[in-house]
Order: sequence, then C-alpha cells, then structure tokens
Amino acid sequence: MGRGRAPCCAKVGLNRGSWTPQEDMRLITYIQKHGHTNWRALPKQAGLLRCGKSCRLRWINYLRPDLKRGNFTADEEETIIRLHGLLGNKWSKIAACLPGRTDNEIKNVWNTHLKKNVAPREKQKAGAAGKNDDGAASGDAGTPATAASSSASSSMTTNNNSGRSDNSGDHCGTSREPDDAIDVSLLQLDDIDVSDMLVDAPPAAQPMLSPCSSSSLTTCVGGVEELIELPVIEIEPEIWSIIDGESAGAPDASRGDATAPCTGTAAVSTSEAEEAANDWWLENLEKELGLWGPAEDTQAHPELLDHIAGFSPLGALELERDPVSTYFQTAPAVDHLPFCYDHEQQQDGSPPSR
DNA sequence: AATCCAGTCAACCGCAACCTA
DNA sequence: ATAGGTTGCGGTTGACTGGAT
Repeated sequence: MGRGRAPCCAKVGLNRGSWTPQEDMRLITYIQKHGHTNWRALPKQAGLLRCGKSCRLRWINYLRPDLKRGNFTADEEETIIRLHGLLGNKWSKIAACLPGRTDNEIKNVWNTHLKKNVAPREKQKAGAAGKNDDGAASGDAGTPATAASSSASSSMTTNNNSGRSDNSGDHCGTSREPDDAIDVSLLQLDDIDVSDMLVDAPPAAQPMLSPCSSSSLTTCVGGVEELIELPVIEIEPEIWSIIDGESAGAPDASRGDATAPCTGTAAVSTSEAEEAANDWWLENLEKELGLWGPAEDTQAHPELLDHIAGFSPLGALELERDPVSTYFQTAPAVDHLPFCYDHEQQQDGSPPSR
C-alpha cells in the first residue's frame, strides 16, 4: 500500500506495499520447503508477484520464525545505546548482539525514541565530563569506559557467531565484512559487559541460533549453509485457492513449485528436538490456516477466507487476527525457536505491542 | 464527533560489497 | 583481472495509529 518511496521502474506489474496474509503464507511455505538460496528467483518460483528484494526483506524483518516480537526490554535498549555508541549506525552489527531483533527494528527504535533518550544523557554526561576530563567521554552510550572485561572481545565474537539474529546473514566470520567496517571482535570493548548484551539469549539458548545465517532456521555445516530445517508442510492446492481467495480451480503454473511435494530439497529432521520443532511449526501453520482440528470443520469455510484476509469473525479465538500475525502472537522469537519453543506458553503473557 | 498532529514502523530505494564465471 | 549478477546494509519515506485539541 504505497509505503515508502515511489516504485522504481523495474518493478512495474509487481505487488508493492504492505504484504497480505496470503503473500506471507505463501512466502513462509515456500521458504520452509525450499529455503532461500536465491532471492531473485524466489518470488517467481513461489508464485509471488514481488521482487526478490521485497521477499527477502519481508522474511528477514517480519516472517522469520526466530524473530522476537513486542517491545524492547530495558536491557535491550541499553544494549542498543551502548553498541550504537561504539559502532554508530551499524544496525546489522548491533542486531547481531540482540537475538531475535532485526536491524530495521533496531534502527526504528533508535530513531524513534532511543535517540531522544540518549541526547539528554549526552548533555548530562558532557557536563560531567567537564569535571572529569578523561572519563567516559567516548561514545554516546553514556557508559563509562570502565570495568575492562577481558572476555569482552572473545565473547562478542562468540556472540556474533552464535547469536546471530539480524538480517545480514553473513556474519559467520566468512564474508562481506567491509574493509572499513568495525570488527566488533577486534574492539576493545572495555566499557561493555557483553553478558549484558545477551539479554535475551541465555547461553543454553544460544546454540539454537544459527551461527551463520540470516535465518536461524538455516544451519551451518562445515561452513555451508544448508536448507532451512523447518517442518515440511504440505499445502494442498485447494488451500492455496482458499488463501488466495480464488475459485477452486487448478493452481496456476507458478504455484506448482510451491505446492509440489517436497522431495529432495527439504531438510530431514533428525533429532527429537527438531521433530518437536516441526510439530510446533506444523501446528501453528495449521492453526493459522484454520486447519487445526477436524479438517472439515475449517476447510473452505467462509470464515477461513475472512480470517485469512485479516477480517476474521472468529472473535475471541486466538485466530482472530490474520494467520501470520497470529503466528507471531504465539511465536516469540527465542522461546519459539524450533528446538525449545513451547507454544502454549506466551513469553510474557501479553501480546506484543502494536 | 471531528480534526489535527506527532510518533511509529513496514517497506522502499540506492549503493556497496561480495560472488561467480 | 574483471564484468555482471546477487545480496546485504543503511537511509528515507509515508501510511497508519492513537492521543490531543
């Protein structure tokens, strides 16, 4: 719906603006089946009238299952402030230290309120610095450069490798590090207690996060990014029709890829944890599609159409929002990470803001 | 009740970095 | 070595929302 700049000429004929639940569903389903090895080709293969860039952004910033929704905690905000003081507008690097948060999200938070909060602190600090000439003058984080943490550097490196949650996907220590970029691992982060940065990634949870991918659902085996290990969910062609609000005709050609049984490309779950994750994912997706429970109860119901279109009359049911947002309601990032999420347990008992 | 306005955030763009042939 | 293609990052935009008037 026309957010952002005017369209560039190359994208005439493609959908733009806000994503519909149908598009979200299609993207999620496609990625869980085939991964996202080629964003450029993805929309065509998934039957989406979007450019690859748009798909990637949507996935990274909104659809990734490992995203944490809801307000930033005070700890997270403090971490952002500190890291921004060190790194500046390196949002992806900051996001790397905040599991479940995206660079876009962090950027928005910074620009909307953190920046304002920091400004007074900076003034305050400047005043204090006038008295203590060398104390804590660097950075705008308002954190004195004290308490050298000998493990800060290595911890940060570890975090970058294991707690990756931003959208860059390449902070595996392998590539795409601009020469002039600040290597966090090389910084003398004397003024940062890195443990504070991992506010929402307790050590036990971190191994669950992918060390090398934009999606925590990818795995890094021998440095090679594997396909996403999400459960395989077979979406019947009729469901696509329902999702798309189409008549129950045959799916179009472009849809074929997305709906075809996933034979060779889908990763096979190998552990119980992954199976649990698969169950969770399947369950949620089914719920989102209104397929949870007796199939005939929901399939092809008008309510489903309304529901999927985001105008559900389902009322008090948890499914009252569009399927994808419902998915987020029940899938707080870290907790819902495939291998540990208990979908019955809301992270903090309250829905995300917004 | 209607209008205004500031804040929020999803999505866009351009560019730089990286990859591959 | 390099040209073309792809991906990721950071800045910006503007629709949406809720509170204030």
